[in-house]
Amino acid sequence: MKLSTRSRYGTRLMLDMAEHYDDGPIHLMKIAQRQGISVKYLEQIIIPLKKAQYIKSLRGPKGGHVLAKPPEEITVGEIVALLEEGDSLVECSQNAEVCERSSVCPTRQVWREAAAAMFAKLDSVTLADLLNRT
Amino acid sequence: MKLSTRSRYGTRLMLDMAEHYDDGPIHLMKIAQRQGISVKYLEQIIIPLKKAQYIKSLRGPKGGHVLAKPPEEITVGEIVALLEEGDSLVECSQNAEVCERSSVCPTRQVWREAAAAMFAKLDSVTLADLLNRT
DNA sequence: GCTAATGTATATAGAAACGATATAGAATAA
DNA sequence: TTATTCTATATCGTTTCTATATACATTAGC
Repeated sequence: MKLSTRSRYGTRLMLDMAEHYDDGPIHLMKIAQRQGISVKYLEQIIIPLKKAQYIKSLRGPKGGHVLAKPPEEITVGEIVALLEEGDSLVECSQNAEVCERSSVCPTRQVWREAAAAMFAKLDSVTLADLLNRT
Repeated sequence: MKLSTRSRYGTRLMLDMAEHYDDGPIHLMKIAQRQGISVKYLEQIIIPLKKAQYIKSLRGPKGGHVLAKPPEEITVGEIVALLEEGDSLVECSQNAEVCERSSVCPTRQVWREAAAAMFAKLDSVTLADLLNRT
């Protein structure tokens, strides 16, 4: 039930970009160095973030990546839900059909409530909030 | 970030035992059949639950397993924390030394808050509550 | 005491996910 | 045109997950 490095690294990636929001396009290489994460791995993690339009990219010399929205408008919950593929703790929350017991399972509801509590907290924190904390 | 089958099966195991709390020692085999889970796998999952004194067992003929406490006194949060090895979402919540950035990491605090919100919900639900819901 | 019924312990193993790296290609500013 | 940067795919070793198998220990009931 631990968070994967995908969402943890992804959040740090986004936070690093938020920190340099006004500096124009940033090289992934720079972020990788600052955060101590492999560039190659970040290149994978950034893909869904770009698809979901959280990040815009420019190729070529002077290229790089920029947040598509100001840090105030991006929550940690969004990032985690994106990179963990959904905001649930169990598969059957989203797809009831993966388990025949879904309709009568008393535990299923608890997992949904727990996930909701968790994401309510995560959704209440923006990248800007995180920056202000430091 | 999904819950493992350990905590999910473990919770169903405990709930099944709660349901038959007054029937004396229950065979794992029975629970396995009712819940559609392999006996051998349940035998593994039950070990930490016994060590943590949630379950008492009797060997030999007429043996079986019983809850060591009434269902009102066992929360889902306890079971999950036990079987997921801790009530945190990231390793560094418990052991700061696994990451040199722990002391200054702005995301670490968020993961702690999210885990706290999640377990507050899980801790508020007892096995008895779950039984009453059905 | 024996014996059958039950739980206990340990080892093994296939499958899937995780974490990371490598290679080749496409776009573009200068 | 070229150097720089992002993009797309493939690969790969490790770990964790899930499950099964085998051998052993305990004990109620005869």
